[in-house]
Amino acid sequence: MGRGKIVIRRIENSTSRQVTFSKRRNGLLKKAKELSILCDAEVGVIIFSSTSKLYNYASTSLKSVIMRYKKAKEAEEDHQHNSASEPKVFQVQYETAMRIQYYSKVLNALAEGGNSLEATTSVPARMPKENLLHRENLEFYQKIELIRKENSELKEKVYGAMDLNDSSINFIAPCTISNSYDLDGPVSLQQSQPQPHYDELPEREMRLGYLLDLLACYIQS
Amino acid sequence: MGRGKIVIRRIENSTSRQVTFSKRRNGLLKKAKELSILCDAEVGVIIFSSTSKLYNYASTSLKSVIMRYKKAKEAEEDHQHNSASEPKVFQVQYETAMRIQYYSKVLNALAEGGNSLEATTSVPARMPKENLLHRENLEFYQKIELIRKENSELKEKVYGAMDLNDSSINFIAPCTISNSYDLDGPVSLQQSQPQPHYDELPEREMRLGYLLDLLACYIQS
DNA sequence: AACTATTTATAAGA
DNA sequence: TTCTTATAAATAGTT
Repeated sequence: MGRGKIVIRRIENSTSRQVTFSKRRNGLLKKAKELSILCDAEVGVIIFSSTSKLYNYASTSLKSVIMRYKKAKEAEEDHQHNSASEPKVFQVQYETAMRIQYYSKVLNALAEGGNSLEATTSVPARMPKENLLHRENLEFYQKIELIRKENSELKEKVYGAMDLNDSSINFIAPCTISNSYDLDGPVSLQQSQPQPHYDELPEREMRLGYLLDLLACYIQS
Repeated sequence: MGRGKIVIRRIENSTSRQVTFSKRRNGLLKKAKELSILCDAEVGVIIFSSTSKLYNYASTSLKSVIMRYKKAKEAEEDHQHNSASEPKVFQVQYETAMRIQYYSKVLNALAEGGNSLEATTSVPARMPKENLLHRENLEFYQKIELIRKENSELKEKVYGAMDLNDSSINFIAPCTISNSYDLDGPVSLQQSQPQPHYDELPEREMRLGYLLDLLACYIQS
């Protein structure tokens, strides 16, 4: 598709090879993107130029694509050899990539003013109901409770009187962050805080902002 | 390049999506092969159909391409690490809406396979370098440290001996979550953990996944 | 699966 | 390099 027909063999002229590489590389990446969008496929492309420069594209992320590829390969081999089961990690990574795609849509909807998620199409396969932060906070809290009790008991021994309400230290309420989102986590360990109201939104917005930053840091790392 | 022009968006009709997938998949693989031959490049393409069927091409072998990709990525990251030195900016007041818009783009780029953020246009005016979770964790940790000290002192009084390394309670490392993303937070209060490596990614991915869930819950609340 | 009318990619030239 | 443009190639819609 050009001024003249060419045969597919290594271009000997270094300059025109370089030029052709640049053009066709862009073409390939574009086609890969189009394929993934048009056909709802997960696509990954990795290109090393003859000078070893890396170019790549992935509809989700290359990590995800590579993981999924390895998983598929393993499954294939497993099928042939009927051997051991593959680690779960690939699956997790794949699902994460899917969810990135999903939340991308969610955020888009949000950014464009829709506050319902109906607009977005496909929901990720699994919507985990628990999350690490929450669990971490819970563990944190439980350990604090332990040491706090211990502390009180020690104080009792030392000062001879139990002072329940002392605590020069005011604990931050545990799970403060999860309070507003944990819809169906484990049974709450303590006093529940009121659901956020409309006039409390700035606080919520701020937290959302921080969350987004966190996310960005993750993505950039 | 067909009877009519099309827009690049998911083909809703399942049958024609399938047909287009078949045609364009072949086209992509052919182009990949041509590029590698014409320009002496190492090329790898991985495609998963919407029904999760795997198609792939590699000028050498996918194993080789993936290895080379990982190596190149590692080298790239090392290079960045050596030259990174960003200014610290702590920002409490900012525009959540703007960042939602921004991260929407970031996520979109991610979802559509750009794994560089360059693809996205406008960076939010201010990119906060610290975040609430992190601060919360820090505060948490500081308070724990306080009560822990108090506890030790009390124990000393009670049992007559200071035991620094006792603690039947093993604290979770503070900022465990921020460890992998907090690039320039406050000076770490304790032992730093190693940066995640490529083969440790599942952990990171998992956390990212949880983060996304958290985010979704926020958005839905 | 074929068949084209068109669009798209790109080889060569500027 | 980047832009033009004639032409080859890919492919959308049709059969």
